[in-house]
Formats: sequence, C-alpha cells, structure tokens
Amino acid sequence: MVEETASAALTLKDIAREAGVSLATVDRVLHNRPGVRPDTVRRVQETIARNAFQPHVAAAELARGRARRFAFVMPTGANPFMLQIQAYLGEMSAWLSARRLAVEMVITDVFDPSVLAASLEELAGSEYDGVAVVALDHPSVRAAINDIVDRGIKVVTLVSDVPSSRRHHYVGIDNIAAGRTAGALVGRLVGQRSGKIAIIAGSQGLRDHAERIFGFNQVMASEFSHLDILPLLEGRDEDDRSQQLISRLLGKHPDIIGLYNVGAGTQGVATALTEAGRDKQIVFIAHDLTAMTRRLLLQGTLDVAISQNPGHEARAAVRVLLSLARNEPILSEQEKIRIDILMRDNLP
Amino acid sequence: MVEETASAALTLKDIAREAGVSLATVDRVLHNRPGVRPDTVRRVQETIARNAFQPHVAAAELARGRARRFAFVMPTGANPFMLQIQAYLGEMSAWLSARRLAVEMVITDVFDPSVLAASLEELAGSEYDGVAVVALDHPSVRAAINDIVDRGIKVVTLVSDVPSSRRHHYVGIDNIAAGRTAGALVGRLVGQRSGKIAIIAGSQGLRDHAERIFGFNQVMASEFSHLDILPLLEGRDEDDRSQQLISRLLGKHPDIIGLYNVGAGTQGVATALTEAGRDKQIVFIAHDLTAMTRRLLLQGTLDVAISQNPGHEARAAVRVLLSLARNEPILSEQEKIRIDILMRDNLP
DNA sequence: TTGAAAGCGCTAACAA
DNA sequence: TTGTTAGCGCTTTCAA
Repeated sequence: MVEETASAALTLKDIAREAGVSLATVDRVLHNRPGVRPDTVRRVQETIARNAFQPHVAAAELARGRARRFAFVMPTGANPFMLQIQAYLGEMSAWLSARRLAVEMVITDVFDPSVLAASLEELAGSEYDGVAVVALDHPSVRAAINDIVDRGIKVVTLVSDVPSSRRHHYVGIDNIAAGRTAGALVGRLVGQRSGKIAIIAGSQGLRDHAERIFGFNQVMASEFSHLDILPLLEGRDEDDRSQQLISRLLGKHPDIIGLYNVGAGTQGVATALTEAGRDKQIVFIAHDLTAMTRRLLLQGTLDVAISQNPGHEARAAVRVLLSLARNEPILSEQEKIRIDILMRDNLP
Repeated sequence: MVEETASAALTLKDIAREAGVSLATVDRVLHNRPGVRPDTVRRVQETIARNAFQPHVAAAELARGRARRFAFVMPTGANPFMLQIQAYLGEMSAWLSARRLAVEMVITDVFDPSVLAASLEELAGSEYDGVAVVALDHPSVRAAINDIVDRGIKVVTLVSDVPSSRRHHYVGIDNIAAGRTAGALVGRLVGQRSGKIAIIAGSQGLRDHAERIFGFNQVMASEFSHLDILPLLEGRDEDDRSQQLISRLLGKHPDIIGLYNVGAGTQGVATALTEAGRDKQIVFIAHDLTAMTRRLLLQGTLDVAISQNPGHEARAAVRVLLSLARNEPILSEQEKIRIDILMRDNLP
C-alpha cells in the first residue's frame, strides 16, 4: 500500500500561463509587492491556491544572489551554556556556508540594559537580515528591539525573552514550567521524609531565575506543603559565594533534605554538600548540562539536571530566522524548546 | 565585538580557474566521478581544500532537476506512536514540496519478517533515493536491507534498528538506556518504602521491549536490590489483556509499590490500577506521550512517561536521508534522538 | 500596471 | 581525459 504525500512539481511559469500573466507578475503577487491591479492579484492568487503551488526554495535562493546575514548577540563572559550555543553555531559553519548564510557573533554585556540597547541600535542600521539576541527584559532593550523590527530585520529572542517587545519569535524554554518541574522532582524524590528544602539562585533580578523560583514555590505550596522551604539565598552565579552560603546553611540546619540551585554556581554548591558529607542524603537539583554537571550526575551528588538543549536552541534560532527571512511558515513544533529532565541513565 | 563565522562565497568557476581546469572537471572531482587523471584530481582537491570551498546546495539542487523520492515503511495498525510519526510527515508536506522532496508511505506488516522483507525487496527495484524503515531484526529483513543498500539507495532504520545490517543510519533511542531510566525512576520514586515491583511488556520477542527489560533489570539488580521484582507479564500491547493481567496481579500482591509498563496497553494498566483504588500509592511508569498518557499524567495516575519525540524522529529521518542522498555530512548531534522524561510539569 | 530577458551556481549531456 | 553548453525555476532589472 503506497500513499502519496507530496505532489508533482508546478513552476511559476505554469501558474503564469494558467493565470494569463507573466512570470514577473506572479512573482509580485507571491511576495505581496506593489504595482499589480487588485483584480490581477486576486486572479493570480486563486490560481496559486487552486494548484497548491509551492515555489521552489532552491531556485529562489539561487536567483536572489545575495547571501543572508544573521547576527547573534551573546553575553560576554564564560557562561558555559552560552559558550555551548556558540560552539554549536561554529559546528554548523559548513552547513551555513553551503547555503550562503553568514552568522556573526556580537559579544556584548547583555546584563547592562544601556550597553545592550546600544549594541542593538547599532544593528538596526546594519545590513543584517536577522538578529538573535539573549535579551534582558528592560524598557530600553524593548525599544531597541522594536527599532530593529521596524527596519524590517527579523528578530528572535534567545534563551531569555522580552515578551512585551515586537520580536518575531522566542527560542527558549518556559522558565516557570522549569521551576515547577524542579519543585515536583524535589518533592517526589525526597519521598516520605519530612524536613527542610533549600533554594539558591543567582539573583532574583534575573527574569529567568525569578520565573523558576516562582514555579518552584507554586508547586511546593500546592503539593508539598508539609515541606519547609528555607528563605532564598542569592549566590550571584558564583561558585565561591554559593559554596559559602550553602556551607553555612548546612551547618545551621541539620534537617535539610532537598536543595534546588536555580542558576549557575553548581560546582560550589556541590562542593559544600560533599564537604559536609551530606551529598547522598540531600536531593540536589540544578540546571544545565555541562561537563561538570554530567560528572556530578554520574557520581550521584546531583540527582537531576534540568536543561535546555543548547545545540537545539542554536539551530532553532538559525532556522527560525531563515524561515522568517524567506517568509516561510515556521514548523513550530520543531522549534519549540523542551525542558529536559536529565538523570544518570538518560544522559545524551 | 564582531566575529565572522562564514566566509565570502566562492563558486565552482573560481575553483576551476584557479586549478586551471573546466567547470565539469571540478564537478567530477567534487562527486568522485570517474574519468579524471589522478594528477588532476589531486590538484583540484587541493584547490578546493585551500579555499574551503562549499558548493551552493541550492544551485546543485536546482540544476539536478529530478525530485528526490523517499519511502517510509511503517507498520499497519493503530499504534499511536507510529501514527504520530506519519502525522508529522504530513505536516511537513509544504516544507517537503518546496524542496521538491516526495515522501511516500508504504504500510506493511513489519512484524512478519517475510512480509516485511518482501516489501523491502520491492523497494530495491524502485526509483527511490532513500528508504526509512521500522525494522524487525530478522535475518531475511537484514538481507533485504542490504540488497537495497547495494542498489545505491540510502537506508535508515527508524525507531527499531537492525544493527547487523548495512543500513546507513539509525534514527531512534537507545532502548537499554530507556529501560535503565525507567528502573532508576521507579527505584527513586518509591522512596524508602519496600515492597514489590511489577513489570509488564508486550512481548519479550520484540527487540525494543527486550532491551528495555534488560536495562530495567540491570538497574534494579545493581541499585535497588532491596526491591522485589515480580516475574514479567506479557500483555501483547493490548489494553484488555494488560488490564486483566494487572488486576489479577494486584489482587495477589497487596504490597506492590511500583509498576513499569514496557510497551503499549497503558490504558488497560491504568484502568486496573484505578479500579483497585491503588493508582495513587503505586509508582507507575510507562512509555510514549499520547493524548491518553498525557491525561493520565495530569490526573496523577501515571507518574512518568518515558518517550521519544515522534516529530523529531520523522524530521530527523527525512533530514538524514536527504543528507545521505546529497553526500552531505550529517549533523549527528542534531539527529540523535533523546530519551525524554516527561512528568506533569514539563509536558510539551 | 505589466512583460521580457539576463542571470544566480550548479549538473549533465554531448563534443572534442 | 577534458571542455562546452544548455538549462533548472526563480529574482530582478529595465523597458514598454
């Protein structure tokens, strides 16, 4: 039994002939370009629809000539997750250049709203077809994003969103759901035991951290209200500071049974746990898969890493920008970033 | 700070000029076609390498003219996971036809080795550029796959592998690791409690089921040896039969605390659990995300669904076949199928 | 408001 | 063994 899923190949010429116009006119209609009588537009559109005509992307890309240029605005510093995204973009270079796509990195301090906004404003005046940006949610950043959009450049926010802007797409996870997932896992994995749960974040000022904390607390309050949540610590995503804070906390509370690290600094937290000799008794959940969290998972110090796939995010951002630039529909199911639960046995 | 990742665009013509040969010769070398002096081959290859030349895929695709045809050999019957894969292929139809790719379904009884082998042999004589097949691991199937490969057709196994064949690629998960993941989750989620663990599969004869059982037992024996694993039940992936078997088992053992369903029939198992009023006390883990398992997760009957993303598998199979057909490298990180752990809060 | 025509960078058939 | 050349199906001037 054989079933067809794709049909024979019509071309622009076929449509032109059937609609009784020239190639150029069909092209104009296809791209909503001006200079065609409404009447003609309708006739051509009908012909296109009637034949379910799909223009050949390869031909379009070739005829276009000009290469597409995308800019990725990424943070300075050694954040391993961001470095992984950049690494995957690097690995795509052959794929990109075979398609005449150019991806350029713009490294800037995304945590300073005025610096980020300035970098973005610069891009607004540039020749880019699209921009992916790890965006801080701040009014001046929002304004800068809207400026870029107004210039006809496609914009996707990456990892961190600015929902109030007019960006075309967000590539990243739902951080509230990620926090809820962490909460559910802590609650489930501590089992019947009762005791205290510690939570440490980089800073409550970071939107993604705040959202994760919100989701976490939501679940703890509604489903595990017998557990005692300790006040939030802020480790600024630094190992040393996180280690000190957790060491002190462990000293004060001998009955901690669960620990959630919302941001970075996981190595510091892990060190505090092992030094106190309590890494096996305390359920420890953190974010992101790096060489370090992988090692901690394998040795059992870390119970679960909640992560988003950096390779997928990198590729999804490129694909979405490309689809937007080509005015193609986006395969939204494909581009949705999942919240991965990684344990020792399903490590990729 | 701006960093380039892709370079300016050379063309075949540039390479031809620099190597002192014609377009056609460069093309021959590029595709390892015969009829070029070894000497010339080397010179051209050096020029290509020196310039890191990447031929423009769009131009190649366009010049080639002929559309590529892929066949997907999928099982008869109403297996929801397989239907989801087919559905995602359907959703890709605009994407496919814009690239002049044709995907055709060949529905056959993949569980009968002779029927499957016969279907495959038929494809060997066909005009397909590539075949994706949900393959039973059996000598005659292996032989049929090798025949197809010998005809120059690209083959990927989908969901279920035949590692001993010469298929070009496998798109699916590591089922041993999936079983291990299930074991680790059951063991962790039952907590301090001690009691019995039930396990039911479709059939031990199915390779993926056998592998999952193997992985599950491995983890239970090494890490949760205090738990008592009951003998394996075989529900033939049918709801009714699974329900009966589990009902009887629950009646016999009041101290069951965990239950792992390796294959389909999850609805039957869930019904047995709820009818016995024990769905909240027993940790229940099953496979695949469907409307039904989603509902069971949300209502708390099912604790975890271990799944592989059918949309990703469908797209990965197409992309891999396409890359193979074009002799492009495969982005292996992208095409690797992950073992997803899905709980209520990270449902996609 | 519409159409004609010259490519884009390859592939493949044919010629030399 | 190598080269020449006519397209592939679009986009984009330029002309009408």
